[in-house]
Amino acid sequence: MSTSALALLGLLSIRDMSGYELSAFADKSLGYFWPMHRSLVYRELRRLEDAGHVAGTDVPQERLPDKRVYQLTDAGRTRLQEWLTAPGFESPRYRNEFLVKFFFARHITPDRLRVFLDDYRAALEQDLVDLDATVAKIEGDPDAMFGRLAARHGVHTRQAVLAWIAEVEQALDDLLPVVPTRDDRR
Amino acid sequence: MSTSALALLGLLSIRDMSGYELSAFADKSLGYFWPMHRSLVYRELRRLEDAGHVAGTDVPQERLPDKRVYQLTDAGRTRLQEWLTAPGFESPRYRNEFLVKFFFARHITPDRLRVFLDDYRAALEQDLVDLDATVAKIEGDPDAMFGRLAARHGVHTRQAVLAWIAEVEQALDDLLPVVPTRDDRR
DNA sequence: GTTCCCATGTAACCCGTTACATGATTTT
DNA sequence: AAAATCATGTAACGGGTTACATGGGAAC
Repeated sequence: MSTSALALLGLLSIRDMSGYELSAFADKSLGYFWPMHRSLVYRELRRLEDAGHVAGTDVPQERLPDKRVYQLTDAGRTRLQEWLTAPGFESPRYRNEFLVKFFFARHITPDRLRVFLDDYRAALEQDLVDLDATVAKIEGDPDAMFGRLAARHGVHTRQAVLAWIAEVEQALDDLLPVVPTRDDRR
Repeated sequence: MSTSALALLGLLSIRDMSGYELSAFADKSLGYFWPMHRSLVYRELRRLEDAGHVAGTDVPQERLPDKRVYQLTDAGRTRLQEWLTAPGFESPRYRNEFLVKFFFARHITPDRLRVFLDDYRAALEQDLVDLDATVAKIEGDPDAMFGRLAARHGVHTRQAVLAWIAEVEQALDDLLPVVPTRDDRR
């Protein structure tokens, strides 16, 4: 049983939702550390229903396509509980194409590398804006404590990478001092 | 063309290698931010050869299975260069099952949660040991500067997560002060 | 009044993972 | 002498991504 499926059980333990709602909800909560495409959500829901971990009910809607709303079954709740209390966890999966390019940076000109670093920093700063907004929105809600702390995880790591960028730029400066161009002096 | 394939071109720009060697080399270099299973390496090498980006030569060996050693072709070197100089990069993919469980921690007892945090910390500390060893081994080698800095990326993020754990434990202490048990007082 | 966005989903592809194979060498 | 490790790979499965479909409402 995949982590994505178990994550869906977790979300359904909060409230009943349709696939679309689950996907949207996941985007704004688990999205930073467990992204799930809508397609995956739908497929896993089908499987979870086949396995009896969730029960779906078709709900007709006016002006909107009919939807299928899912709720946890007792079996599903039990399975969720098993997973959460079982010790251990898979080691984090991390893939960073930026770092792969960076690793081979001797094939890149220094100025291009600095642009890469700037782009990377910009992406991180955007992440931080989003994460801070998430944290702020649930500040003070005691029910959301773990969600807020999970977002704080993202904040910590992004800030660490910003510090890393500074370290890299320092190393580059030491190696290849920036010579002022005519434009810079103007 | 997948990032893994391009990463292999990058590794082959260092020196000619067989699939097995590439896999071992990748494990100790790109492994922290772009893991590649051996199987994947072999399949991508086949494709790269079909596409003319690498050329393979069978090398018979005594007491060891024959191997196929690959070298970059001109086309491959060009493709690598294109990739490295093209602006932009895919956004980092991050999946952390620990955080998913943590997100649903209201279903876990506080003591179990503390065990989870301890396990997470232990894994991070092991990462740091490995990363520090990597950094130390190539310290001072100017050719390995980017590799060293990439490893430093890992160091920064792991340390940030350790700081996060401390923040979480503080939050838990504030919420549910640990009551000393008979054993603790003994 | 086109064009974009919302709300709902299905289908196909492919990268990444896990399992399988094999014979020599080293370790217990 | 059995078991683990090394050095080389192939094959199959499945989770995750991308592409496709649809019809109403909102925006420009």
